[in-house]
Amino acid sequence: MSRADRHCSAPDAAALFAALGDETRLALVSELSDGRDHSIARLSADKALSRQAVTRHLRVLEAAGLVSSIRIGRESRFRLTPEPLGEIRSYLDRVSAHWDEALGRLKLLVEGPAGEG
Amino acid sequence: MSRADRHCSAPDAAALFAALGDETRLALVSELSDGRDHSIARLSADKALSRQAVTRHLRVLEAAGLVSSIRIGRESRFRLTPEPLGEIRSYLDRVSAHWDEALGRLKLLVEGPAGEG
DNA sequence: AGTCAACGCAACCATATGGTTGCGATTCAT
DNA sequence: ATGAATCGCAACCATATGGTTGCGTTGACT
Repeated sequence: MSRADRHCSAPDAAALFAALGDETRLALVSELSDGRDHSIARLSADKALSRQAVTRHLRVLEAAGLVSSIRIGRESRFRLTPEPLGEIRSYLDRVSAHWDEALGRLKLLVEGPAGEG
Repeated sequence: MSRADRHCSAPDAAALFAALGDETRLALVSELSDGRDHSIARLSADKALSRQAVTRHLRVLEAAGLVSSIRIGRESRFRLTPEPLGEIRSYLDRVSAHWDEALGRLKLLVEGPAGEG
């Protein structure tokens, strides 16, 4: 078993970005952002794709931990698991913060440490 | 010319996520988050990949608008263009906000509109 | 002028990805 | 019990992706 197919999330940043790096999956995330759970049939109803294609995308999101699924009767219902989104955001924050302070230091260097005008 | 290969960024959210959905490219972004520009030789020095592989990854980041490059003498120097990161963040914020308020409404429904308890 | 460093281009290869279709199984409703 | 809805599995296909190597070009240094 590779560490990626456990039932709980694999909070690898690159994997999360990759899971979101697809128009269809991004659309699915948007649809699921209403907090409720939706069946596969429902989620694939308004798309030009086949049900199987949508199913695959949902499984990709699930493997990334962005979504969870349960079987209810004859349908599989998916709901958003928004915690990994925070993971992504914190990564972006780290990069941006590093960039900002680095830029600050560079600016100081350019303007001269003595601060002459 | 497809709208993706203009010199300025193509702020397609899915494309941005896809560009970041790779360990190597994420590492490159981290290295470039120091605000300076780095040559290809420098960026590929500490990696197990070939220079050409790193070059490709940099071009992917550039096509997504996350990075810009200029030719200086005999080397190509890349620097981070962090604006698209804000684009991504705003997308995540929208999804999270939608999820939060939807969850709030659902909770109200469950607890009852009259607020008994 | 000669040499080395850094790079771009192109060919090539293996695998991952995104899509389809067919089919069988389970579940719900009549 | 029959039938339709919903889904999972598997086969199959085309293309994208990530990687390598070889080679030619340009720029810097002596």
